[in-house]
This record gives sequence, structure tokens and C-alpha cells, in this order.
Amino acid sequence: MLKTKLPTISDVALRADVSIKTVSRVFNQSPNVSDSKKQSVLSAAKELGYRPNHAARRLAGNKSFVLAHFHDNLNADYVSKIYDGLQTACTDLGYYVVAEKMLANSEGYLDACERYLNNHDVDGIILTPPVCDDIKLLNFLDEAGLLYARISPYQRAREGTSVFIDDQAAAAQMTEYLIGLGHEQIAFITGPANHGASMARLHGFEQVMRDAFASSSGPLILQGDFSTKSGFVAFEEIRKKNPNISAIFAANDEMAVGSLMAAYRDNIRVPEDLSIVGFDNSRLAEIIWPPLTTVKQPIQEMAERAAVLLLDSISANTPSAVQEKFDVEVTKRMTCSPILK
Amino acid sequence: MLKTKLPTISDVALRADVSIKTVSRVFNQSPNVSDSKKQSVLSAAKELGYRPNHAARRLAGNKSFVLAHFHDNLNADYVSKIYDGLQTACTDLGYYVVAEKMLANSEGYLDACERYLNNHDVDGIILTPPVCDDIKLLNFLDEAGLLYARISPYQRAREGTSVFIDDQAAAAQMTEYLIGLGHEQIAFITGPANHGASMARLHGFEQVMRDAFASSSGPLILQGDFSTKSGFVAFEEIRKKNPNISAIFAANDEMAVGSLMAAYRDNIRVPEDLSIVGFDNSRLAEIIWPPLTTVKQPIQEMAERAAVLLLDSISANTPSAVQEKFDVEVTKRMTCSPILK
DNA sequence: CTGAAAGCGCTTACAG
DNA sequence: CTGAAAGCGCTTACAG
Repeated sequence: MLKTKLPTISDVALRADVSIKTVSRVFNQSPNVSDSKKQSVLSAAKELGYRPNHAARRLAGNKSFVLAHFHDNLNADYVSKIYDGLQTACTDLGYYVVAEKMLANSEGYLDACERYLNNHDVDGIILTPPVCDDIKLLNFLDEAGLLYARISPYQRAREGTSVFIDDQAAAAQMTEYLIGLGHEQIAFITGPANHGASMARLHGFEQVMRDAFASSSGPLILQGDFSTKSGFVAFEEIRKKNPNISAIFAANDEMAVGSLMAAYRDNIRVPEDLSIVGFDNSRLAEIIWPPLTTVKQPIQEMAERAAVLLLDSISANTPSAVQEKFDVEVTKRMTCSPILK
Repeated sequence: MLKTKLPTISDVALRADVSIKTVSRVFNQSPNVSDSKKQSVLSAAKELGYRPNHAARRLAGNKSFVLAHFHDNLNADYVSKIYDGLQTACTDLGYYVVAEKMLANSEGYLDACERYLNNHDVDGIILTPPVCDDIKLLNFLDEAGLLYARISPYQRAREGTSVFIDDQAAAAQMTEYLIGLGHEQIAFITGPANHGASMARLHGFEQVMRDAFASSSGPLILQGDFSTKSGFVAFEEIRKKNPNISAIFAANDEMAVGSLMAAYRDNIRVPEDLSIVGFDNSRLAEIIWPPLTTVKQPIQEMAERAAVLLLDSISANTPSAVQEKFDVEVTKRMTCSPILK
């Protein structure tokens, strides 16, 4: 954007005494360049302050240098972490990243995606829950030959590149922590039914509960939608259905905070009277009082890795199928206390 | 990105029986086209499903069709609202918007901006606080002839396009509301010292307090940094310095929530024992319990408008100097109660 | 491993 | 109000 006229590929070629094609090869990491020519191209480019013109690359190469993140805007904090991670991977390669809200399950949702893709040039797409588990969208992308990578998909059996954590194992780990503290009456608040990761978390919870308390009638499970409000409402139902609940495990931090707020209103002390835990380690978990015990997943790193993998597959111009698992940890803060018997 | 070969400007020209230049004019809103030709171009384009190729426009026109938002990442919610507003204005015109974190006042901050601008093609820049009040950056942009628009700048005297609210008047309004409720001992928590809007809010508060309680020694003012934690800490200081404070006015919602959390911990009831108000109407204000009374500013609309104005000035290729003020309102929720005498 | 030519799909002066 | 020509700075086959 700066107004000074920039050196072009021809200037570099002239100075390095090679053809522009060779310069192009060097800047595209083409394997077939002799070391000596490569060096002279590189130093000529450096002396001139040359950098490739994106618009020209786009036009000639039929690439856009844009990565789009399709998401479902529930949580600005999550979206922003993803954005940061993607940008880390993209900036140096001259790629842009744009975040696009695509309301899953809304009227004409798939149409909106198609229309977007028809009207914008993007080289690849990053998909997060629940968008990443929309079979119709995935089929559409596959058929159209569009390249994408998924973050935290539930449908892991499906081919294609993805990064994820083991939600089920993570939830199991958290549940074991709670049980280790002496809790037996634990309620679980789920996310939206179409959110795969939330379901996996529920399964992890249920399985550990089943194993630990085989004889019981099964734990109390409430339906939420990942919003603070739904956590607030779920808390009220929990108190109504079973006042002896000593711990609440919410499938995300927002709902955990909603429950915490409801407890505040009802003068129920956390963690003295009630333990509450969440999932995600969102910013909210840190800024609330008491700070929330939760499951921490490395969102940013996952996003960065997803972008790197996607960029690889773009430059190879072929879908890849790398699946990478990331580790989680239970972040113990102040919303849990042991049950004294 | 879809693989089918798209119709080009020549196809449209052929079908409409005009030159490609005329087609170009139509798609660039050029004034000098007869209505009849314009209509035939439009219908030919529609029949063919033509849409302009951005990469070609970029290359030929030396434009990038990218707007960058330079921000200082404190609040994902704020950034995301800005992003939404910008996108609303940009999407239909084929513009992309990218959000770039530029840590104001950090080591090499200006260098980072310059480097970014040198390595990326952007047609215009949107600036939000505190970045929009960085004189050095503004001077640099002006000298380089880069086009930008500012949202909520403090330095309004400076030329150039901006959208804003009257922070001082808004804070005055909120202060009057508190005084109307019977509060006299009101503490104020400021944002970072380099944040112009925060200073304006403080001035509005001070002025009303001065007018209302001329004889007093002046209200208690604490320094915060817009973080929840600083609101938490400020609350403790407030209690220490003056336990009779009956209301806290924080310069943003995050700090108000921090104070609320500290009150929660100390068993001080809000609003029965203490009223707390914030500023911004961020998402946090709605999801917290009790919901926070705050000042609502139309961030999204402001961002959209800023983008429209910037886009205008880009297409005219000349800096504009439109300054637009937006209205605010005190959003009364549940963290305030009247003082009974 | 290397290069000359053609072309990507537009816009920008320039001329009428 | 309209058009023919040149050119933006690259990459893609193709040939050697």
C-alpha cells in the first residue's frame, strides 16, 4: 500500500542475471533450482527489497491467498483465539485470514456457504464446531474439490485433515477429579445437541459415573446450549430436581459461569456448598470470581497447526488426511472443594 | 474458488455488444454510462452469472480490496463487534476485512505497523482506541498517504474521518443517574492512562460531581487498566480508603464486573449494599449476575459507518474528513438501587 | 536445471 | 458517453 514503486520480478531477474521464471521458482520453493542461482536470486531480491506482488500471484496462479474460518459465532473469545492461531501460521506466508459467521442449522445455511464461496476467492477453509460436523457442508466441499481442515470435529472417522483433543477422555478425567474429591451426586449440563464435542464430553462423564456408581440410577443430565443463560436456567432445574447435588459439570465455561451466577443469587456458596467446573478454559473462566476450575485445551496452537496443515495441502494442491491429537489438562482453580464425610 | 470456469468481462461485453471498458464502468459505478447500455450490461452479466475477478481488479487497479483493523486486543468481544460491523459494510463490495493486533506502546510498535503495511496490501485502515490516538502512527499514515478512519478517537480535533460517541456527556449522564438515585459517595475507576475515551469519561464524571457537591473534597478516583482484575483490585482499595462508598462507576464493563466479583467474595450485596455501573454494554454485562447497568454505545453500527466512509474515500482516492457522532443510552439493569435516607 | 512466450482478467490513460 | 490498446506482475505449460 505504500506509495513508492516496488521492484518487480523482472528487476530481480535482471540483477541476478537469470530468467524471471527462475526467480519465480525460488520464491515458490520449487525444488529444481541450482544452489548458485538460488543464492544470487536471493541476494538480488534482498538488495532490491523485492517482495512478490500478491495480486499478480493470485491472478496468474489462480489462487487467492485467503483462508476463511467458518464458525458459529457463539463465543467471541473462542473465535478470537482461533483467529490468532490462524494468523500466526498465515502472516509470514502472505496469507490473509477472514472469519465468517455461518449460522449452522439456520434457514438456508448451506446456501449461504455456497453463495459465499461463489462470491469470494478463498484457497482453503477452516471449520470449527458445530460447522465442522455438518455432513452436508462437508459433502459439498468435497464434491467441489475445496480444501479444508477441521478443528475439534466429532466425526473423526471422516477422512481429511483435523486437529482435536479427546473430549471424551478429557471429560472422564475431570469427572474422576470430582469423584476423587468425594462427590457422588454430580449433575452434567450439555451443550447444543448438534455439537459433537459436547456429546463426547457427556459420554466421557457418563462412562466414568457408570463405572464408579454402577448401582445408582444414573446422574442428572440437563440440556443447555452453551450460553450463560442456559447454565443459569439449568442450575434452577438442578436444585428443583435434586437439592443434594454437590457438584455441577458444565460442558463449557459459559454455562458453568451461568450456574455460578445463579448460585450467587440464591446465596449458595461456591465451592463450600457446591462445586462447579467447566470446559475450555475460556477467558471468562479466569476473570470470574471465584476463578473457575476447567479443562484447558490449546486452542491457539491447534488452530495454528490446522492452518499449517491446510496450507501444505493447498500448496500441494491435494487434500491431505493428517489427524493430530492435542493434550489437555484439568486446570484447578477455586470452584471445587472436597466433600467431607 | 469453485472449479467451474467463470465468465469474464469479455464474455459480458460480447453478449451485451459493448466494449469491455463499458462493462468495467458499469461495475465500478462510473457515472458516464448511458442507461440503455447499462441495462444491457447488467442483464448480460446476470444471464452469464458474471462477477468481477478480484485478483485482476487488484492487479490492474493497484488496489487490494482489503481493509485492516488495527486494534489492541484487550477485549475479544469489542473486537468481534467491530469486525461484524466492518464486514457488513465490506462483504457486498467484495472487500475483505482483517483484524490485526498492534500492541500500542509496546517496544517497536510503530515499526511493527510499518512492517505490516510494507508486507501487506491494504486499501485502508480502521483504527480503534488506543491505537487511534497514537500521534506517531497517525503522522506516519498521513505522510505515507494511507487512508484510514478512526472509531472513538479522543483526539477529535485532528482532521480525518471518524465516528464516535460523546464519552464525556455519556459519563455525565450516568453520573446524574446515580446522583438521582441518591448516591453521593461515588468512586470512579479509570482505564489505562493512554486511553482517551476513558479520560473523557472521567472528565464527565468529575464535572457532574463537582457541580453537584461543590463543597466536598472531590470523589475517590482509582486507576485501572480496563481488565477485570484491575476492577477487582480497585474495589479492595476503595473499601480500604472509604468504606462509605455507595456506588462504583467503572470506565468499562470488565472492571465493573471485577468489582462485582470482589463484592461477591466479600459478601457485599449488589445492589442492596453497593451499586455498580460500567460502560460499553459488552457481552459480559448481560451474562453476569446481577446483569450490569451500563452505557450502551452502538459499536457495530459505528464500525459499519466508519467502513462505509473509508470505502468512499478509497474509491475517491482522497482523504475525507467526515465526523459523525452516535447516540448512547444508559441501559438500566440490576446493579443499581436507590439510597434510602 | 533453465528460459521465452503466452496469458490470467481486469483498469488506466488516451483518444474520440 | 464510448472504445482499442497497453499493461499490471506474476505463473503455467512447453520446450530444451
